Amino acid sequence: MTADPWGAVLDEAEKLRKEAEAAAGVAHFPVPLETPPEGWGDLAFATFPYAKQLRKGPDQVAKDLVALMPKGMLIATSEAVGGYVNMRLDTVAFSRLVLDSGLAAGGSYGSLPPKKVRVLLEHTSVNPTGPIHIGRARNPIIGDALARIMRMAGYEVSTEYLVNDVGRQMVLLYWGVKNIDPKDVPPPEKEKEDFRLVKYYQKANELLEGNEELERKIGEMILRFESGDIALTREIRSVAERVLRGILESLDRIDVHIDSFYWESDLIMSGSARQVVNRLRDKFLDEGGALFLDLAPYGIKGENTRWFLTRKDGTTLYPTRDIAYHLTKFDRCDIAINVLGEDQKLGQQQLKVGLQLIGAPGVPETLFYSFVALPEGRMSTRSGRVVSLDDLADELVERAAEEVRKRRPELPPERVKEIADIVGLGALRYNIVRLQPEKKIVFKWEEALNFEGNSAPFLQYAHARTCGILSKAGGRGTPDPSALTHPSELRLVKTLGQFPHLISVAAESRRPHFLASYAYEAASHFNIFYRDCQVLQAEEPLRSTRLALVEISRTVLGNALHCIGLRAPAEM
RNA sequence: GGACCCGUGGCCUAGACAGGAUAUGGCACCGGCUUUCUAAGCCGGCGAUCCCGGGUUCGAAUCCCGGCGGGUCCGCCA
Repeated sequence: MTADPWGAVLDEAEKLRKEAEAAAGVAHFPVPLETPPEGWGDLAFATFPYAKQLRKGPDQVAKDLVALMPKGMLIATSEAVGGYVNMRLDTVAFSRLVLDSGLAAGGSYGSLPPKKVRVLLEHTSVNPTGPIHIGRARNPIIGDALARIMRMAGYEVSTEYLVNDVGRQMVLLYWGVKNIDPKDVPPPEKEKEDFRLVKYYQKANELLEGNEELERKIGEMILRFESGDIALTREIRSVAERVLRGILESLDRIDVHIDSFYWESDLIMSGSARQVVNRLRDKFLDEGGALFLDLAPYGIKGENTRWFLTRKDGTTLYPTRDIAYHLTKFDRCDIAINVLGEDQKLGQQQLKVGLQLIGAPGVPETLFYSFVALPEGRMSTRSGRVVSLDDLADELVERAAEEVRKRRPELPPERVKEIADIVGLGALRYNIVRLQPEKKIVFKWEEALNFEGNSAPFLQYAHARTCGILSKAGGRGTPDPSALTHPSELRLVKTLGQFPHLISVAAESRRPHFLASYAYEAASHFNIFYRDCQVLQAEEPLRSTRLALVEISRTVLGNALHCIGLRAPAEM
């Protein structure tokens, strides 16, 4: 038994290949193991790379290697086909391994052993000036999924939100809240602090247009604030807190919970930003009091490669505070990961240079995502051209409720609401987490509201089906792996056996969308099994064996859904 | 001017980092499947110059070079 059946298969395949290579007197080639097309076996590798060295045709090499390849515990046979070695699993041995592993692990199947590696994962960190919109919502959705996946892979993960309560945008918001008459701002779209306060921010931006006196006033406040005026900092921070509360409510609704918050203003008040300046001062150039470094020698290119640490008045700039912030991270973790919009790429490069110059113990890993735009262009809080996370969530839940009512007219309204929440909010997350982060998304309502095919409800429905069978099943006997012979059940066994391996791959590569693809495949294979293989009416020992497969399917689908941030309903 | 990312059927998308067998799915469209564990399902059909042009290679969606198109960035903002 093992925590990772597919990993065991891969290890054995490598071992058998090496043994065949050694027997043939061939140097090892790291030809990747691949999955051959359906019907050609379970694992394969190409022999073209060997052909040249051996001065033989690839097909002959494949035949030679096959002839010399021993039989394994899990891999029963291999055959040479047109320059490939195709290996086939011993289906009974592999089914036994998957059943044993899955049943022994129970609900924790897929969880890998603890690694004793602390990960500090910074995500979201949106400016608290207004409601979070779907352009930025990609950040918590990807970040939280990565946190969940890495936890399942055995890492000690803590998530953190850097609250940018410093800077012009915050001062402007504060000024607006303090000075604009409530009668002069339009009513908020929702009764939430973030929606209420953003109106003052937008109005303040509007008033600032061409208003030099206000411009000057704001400038003064920024200076006071950033020079460490504690009273002002507290006031601004309290406004930021009010907006943040609204943002966190939105995040809570989609099951994103952040472990800790770091307030940027603390870096000023504690003097840690100042210390960064002192430690870097002699490496930087001074221009009228402003410290800067030319980053051109560090491989950074562009119109202007000068990177400023301080203003000429001596106040620190954001990158300086970010260095200070990251220094605190390495006291608290072994791996720091930042999930950021692609607009932060240069900034992160600069940050890494800064951290190296100051002798930091490490640099953060970065996971960048492209923005979600509307068909009419980029979203902007300042202009109000946004679709808020809350709007999208409301719409999806409402649509999901219609669907549930249509399909399950007998359900009481409370139950409809519960399922609609699970489905609608799941759709929100799935539509983002399933895509490669680096691809930009143009948000379209008709696509977001689709509940069929490759969609959240598809995955959740498969899970609900497993629960439906299990709730009707009663007990079961001991499973017998040799009872499993139908191609659809063998395919399901293989997919279920790959789950722990997928957790590992998605965690190590920091690619949450791998797990979304896997979850879809697992759901799809379960649905095919469901069509082809009757469970409850089957004869023993097939019934008990299939029932065990359904149990493991429920765990795999439930855990896979959990990892990408979707809830797994028992009925829909 | 420069840097980074993206470009796959009408639309969306996997595969690209580790080059390999007839390029993965979904939406839409057409046609089928429910006396049997929930049809948000399943099966079949239609549909692709993998942006373009060179190069490397036995072999390129994948690697390299050059274009084109889109996104992002190059502030004593954050």
